Amino acid sequence: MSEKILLIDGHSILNRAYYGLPELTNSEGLHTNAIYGFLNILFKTIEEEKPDYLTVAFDLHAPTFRHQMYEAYKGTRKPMPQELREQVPVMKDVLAAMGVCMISKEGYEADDLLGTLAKKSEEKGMEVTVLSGDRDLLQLASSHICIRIPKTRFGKTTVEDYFADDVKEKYQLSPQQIIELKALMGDASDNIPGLPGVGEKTATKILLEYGNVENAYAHVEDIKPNKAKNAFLEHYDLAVLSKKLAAINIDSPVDYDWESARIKDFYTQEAYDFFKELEFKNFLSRFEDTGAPAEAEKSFSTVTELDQAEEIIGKARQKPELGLHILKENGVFLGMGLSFSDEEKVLSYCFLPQGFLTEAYLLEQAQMLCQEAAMVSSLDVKSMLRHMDLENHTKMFDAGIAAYLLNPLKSAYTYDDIAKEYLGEMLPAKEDLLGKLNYTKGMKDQEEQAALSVCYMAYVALKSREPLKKALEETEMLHLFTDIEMPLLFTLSEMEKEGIRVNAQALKEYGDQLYVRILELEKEIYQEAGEEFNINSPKQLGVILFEKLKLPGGKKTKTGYSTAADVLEKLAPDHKLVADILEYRQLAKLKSTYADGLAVYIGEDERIHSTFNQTITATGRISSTEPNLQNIPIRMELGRLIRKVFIPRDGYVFTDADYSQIELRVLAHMSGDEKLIQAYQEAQDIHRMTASQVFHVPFDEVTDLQRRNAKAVNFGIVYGISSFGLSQDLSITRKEAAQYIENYFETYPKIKGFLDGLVTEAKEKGYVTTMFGRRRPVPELRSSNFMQRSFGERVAMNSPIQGTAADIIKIAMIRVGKALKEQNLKSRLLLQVHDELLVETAEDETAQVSTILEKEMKNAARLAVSLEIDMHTGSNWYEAK
DNA sequence: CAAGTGCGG
DNA sequence: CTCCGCCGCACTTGT
Repeated sequence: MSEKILLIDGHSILNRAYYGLPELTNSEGLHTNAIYGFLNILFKTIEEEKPDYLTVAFDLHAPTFRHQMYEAYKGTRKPMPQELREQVPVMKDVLAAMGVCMISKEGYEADDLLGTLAKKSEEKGMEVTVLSGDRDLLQLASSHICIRIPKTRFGKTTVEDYFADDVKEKYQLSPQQIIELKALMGDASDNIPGLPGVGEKTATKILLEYGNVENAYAHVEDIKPNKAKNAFLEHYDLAVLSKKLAAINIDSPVDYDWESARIKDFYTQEAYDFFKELEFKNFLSRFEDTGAPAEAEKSFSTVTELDQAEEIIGKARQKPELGLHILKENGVFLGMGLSFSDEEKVLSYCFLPQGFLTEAYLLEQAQMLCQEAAMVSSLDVKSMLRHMDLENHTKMFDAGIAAYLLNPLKSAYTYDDIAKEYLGEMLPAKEDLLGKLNYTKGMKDQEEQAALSVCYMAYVALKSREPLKKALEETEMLHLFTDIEMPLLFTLSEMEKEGIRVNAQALKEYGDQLYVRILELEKEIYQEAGEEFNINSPKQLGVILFEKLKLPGGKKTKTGYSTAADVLEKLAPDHKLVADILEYRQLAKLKSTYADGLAVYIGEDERIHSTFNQTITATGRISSTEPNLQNIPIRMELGRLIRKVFIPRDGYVFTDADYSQIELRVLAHMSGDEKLIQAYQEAQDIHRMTASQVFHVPFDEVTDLQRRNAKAVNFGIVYGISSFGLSQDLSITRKEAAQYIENYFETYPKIKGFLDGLVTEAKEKGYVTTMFGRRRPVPELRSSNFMQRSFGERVAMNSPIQGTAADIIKIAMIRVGKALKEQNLKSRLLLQVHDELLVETAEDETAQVSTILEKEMKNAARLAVSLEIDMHTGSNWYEAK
């Protein structure tokens, strides 16, 4: 059997992969989608073809012989987007690390090198496969040379194979005639001219009749479509030139040694390191023994018998350090993972609640282990605390939070991700083990796999602690982790367990009242519109408003008309229908999300227990889910009324304290701008003060409009201002907005320098930091896309401010929680809403609670300006604001 | 599952 | 000139 060679058109395949795959970056922000796609196609082709030799050809930047023939020739020198260009050198490095033979030659394109090698290999009796995204290469096809063209459609890659016969079948032309075809019809991407008015159809017809360009010209008078005939007469020289440009040089002067192209083992240590850096998880699993760091022997077992469990837990009690995971899904306990080191081995167990091995027993043992061990690591300590009471904060290590601090942009911190990143181990993810099954179903149908997954969680928690801690030290975030995030976790856990009392009866009545009005509005709307339709469907609504009734508004979204409130508000004064729709929307929102939405979360204890997530946001804020209690209405009175259903337990009141403009105060401090600092020291009303200074009017003569504008500018500055955004906000021209901003920066001269400095820092380091060292990477700043880059700039300006404010209130929460306990108060922290804390306060403790809130919130950080709070008490959340 | 919309800071 | 201000979560429709 003859030997096989695989030849690859490097740039062409990279291009295909780049445009065929969604954007992909590693944690450093390096784009990797083209490299990923290239390797995917490479591996797939090699598996299918099993070639003996492999060579990848690349173009060089230097002009080629074609440029000398024809000035306007573009060839492959099309401009490449930055996101693709940065991947080319990395791709070459990766291939070099894999020991892949690469070739390029000044003055020649990759096509020419491929053509030359293809023909020479064919002469040596080899079977040749040429992989390219470019159909030009079809001219090389023969009975031994196959051109493979990968096509990406709907995310799936299919490959078309062309031997000479296939070319003929598809194009009715011989491979040779593909050159003629291109000469006649031209090629816009290479800037090869071709004949005007001659497309693929006509060109093919002419070639079928006359064979080639020269012969066609010899019979030019017979050429059928008159347009083509004239084009021939006028531009024959062009067609001849194009033919020369289109023809691949199959006799390029290359030094090539087939032996150096023989395929060796790709999976070298070097390649492994590259794949790891690029975070190509799928490919890493191709490395078997090579490269992977030596791993301690590990054993995983499932435990279902009580005596067995007692023995293992007894052994675990002797160990200084444990990995632990408690698996609950939908409130049902499914198992417990436990991991520890034992004589050079790592033992991991999954305990399943069966027979005598009960949930109660296992949770009790878990609590005991946590109290006794010197160190317990878990991927999610807070979820574990739901089932036990623990005091000592210092010996717990939350690997999920550590991983979050190290890269807050990830959407999840799963055991396989952490293992890959911090242990260099490729573990099967939950999805690999259970597919789409959840753990509840997995434990039923795939118990072994599900149990293994639980073992891995405990295992990774145990083993990743050291590397995570080291990474936190290196990034100077250990303090943030140890002194803020870890203690906060306990505070948040207590808040979740505490929950907040809700008057279900009142909530139901509120919803019923809304519904009465909703039905009224619905009727009126149908009448005004002249037909019934689904008001909740933006699509149907758009048709009614902008097509049937022909209201001005036009298109805005990619799918059709925008019916968003800011659009409808402009129409509402003139059209009762639109005004009614806006009211309907408002009520429907309140009913579905709040009245009905909250009701389902009220527990047996009359309380709602939200979940506070600590590892979600890019900036360091916490988020609240199931339900979200951080977006309860307040701005509109009707919505605000909902707060009356949030009530304290009997004998208690609510104390609510919120920071006054914490972000602007953080800005004043971080920028060090004396004028802004001074403004805060002098004035109670910072927006009026800003207006006075920006618009050069005395403080007492500031108009309401001026104050409102100044307020918008203050907000804008914090958000990473742009004249466009501000102009939208204030309904003014961009020019005016730009003027406001300029005035602002003149008034507070250090602000601009500070914000610019943040962007510069982000560009240099790749991330920005808060006052407490929290990091946020800003990979968008490397993008060649203007919008992406601008986004990166705004993020660089906003994140340190929002993040520092988040750090401060976290500190306050920890201290408030601690003070309540130390003073043996019954009062408890219930909610945090970004700059606000809500405390359920025993009636006889109101004075102490106020003192604690005031003291701990104001002193949470020492800034150049004071931190001020507004505080209220009330018998429900409405009255406490 | 994405898109549109709207609630909060 | 680019035409977006930042950070979230939940509900509804429609493919």
